[in-house]
Amino acid sequence: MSIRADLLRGNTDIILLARLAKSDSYGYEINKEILEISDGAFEIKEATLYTAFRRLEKCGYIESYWGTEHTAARRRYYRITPSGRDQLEVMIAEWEETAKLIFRLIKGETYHAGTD
Amino acid sequence: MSIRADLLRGNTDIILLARLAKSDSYGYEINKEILEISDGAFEIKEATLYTAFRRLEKCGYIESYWGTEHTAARRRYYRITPSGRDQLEVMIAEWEETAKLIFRLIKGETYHAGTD
DNA sequence: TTCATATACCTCGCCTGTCAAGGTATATCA
DNA sequence: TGATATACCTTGACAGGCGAGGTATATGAA
Repeated sequence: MSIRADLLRGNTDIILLARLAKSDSYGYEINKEILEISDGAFEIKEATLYTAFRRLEKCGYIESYWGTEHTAARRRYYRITPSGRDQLEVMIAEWEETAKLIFRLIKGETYHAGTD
Repeated sequence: MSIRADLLRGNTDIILLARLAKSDSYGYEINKEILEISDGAFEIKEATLYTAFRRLEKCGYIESYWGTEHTAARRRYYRITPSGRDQLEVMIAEWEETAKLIFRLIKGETYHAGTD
């Protein structure tokens, strides 16, 4: 099942921060990873991705630097900042709250996904 | 915790359809219900609400009729259509898939909310 | 009577995130 | 020489959310 953009909207930032919390990475790689993890269901389009990087950098949640590897094309790496880690925690708590609420609203019960 | 608009974006329609699947209702009432269920964390703003009703009606997922009660202000009731029920099922499946995916992306594990 | 409040509906225009479409540049391999 | 993969970026259009503004009626208090 392919996932509608609107359902992902507002989740781009948290996904990127969560990924960068594990290790520094660059746009092209992150994009491929997400596609793979989601079995092709979800893709952050390039325009969206780079817009998000700019936004996060402007907020001070991430920093960037150019890779020095001798690769086909230069890579711009992103690093999460301490402030970004704090923000990520807030966003995760917020997301969990939201997911529970939506589930309650649409199912009238508590969410028990992952038990399948 | 108050919920950001972007996290709800794309969820307005499913929430309204799910509510109408239980019984006919009208905007003002639905809005109050949602506020209550979410403990004030989430509110579909009026402009958003009526825009959504128009959109859903245009898609043939809901129908409307004027209430005949003698109340302060007239009520416009909404009724879910068979097509709307079908669509709701699709949306719920889609939402569950999306929630699982996001959880996997941000936590690197399966979502087990509701077990707290 | 007059005014505030609650009920209940609606629209306009701005804001913001997504993304199609377009662009640049380099290394590799046929 | 050209195709393909890697890797970055920007512009403009689009769509949903929503602040601000509007309408109208019933009720109860001043």
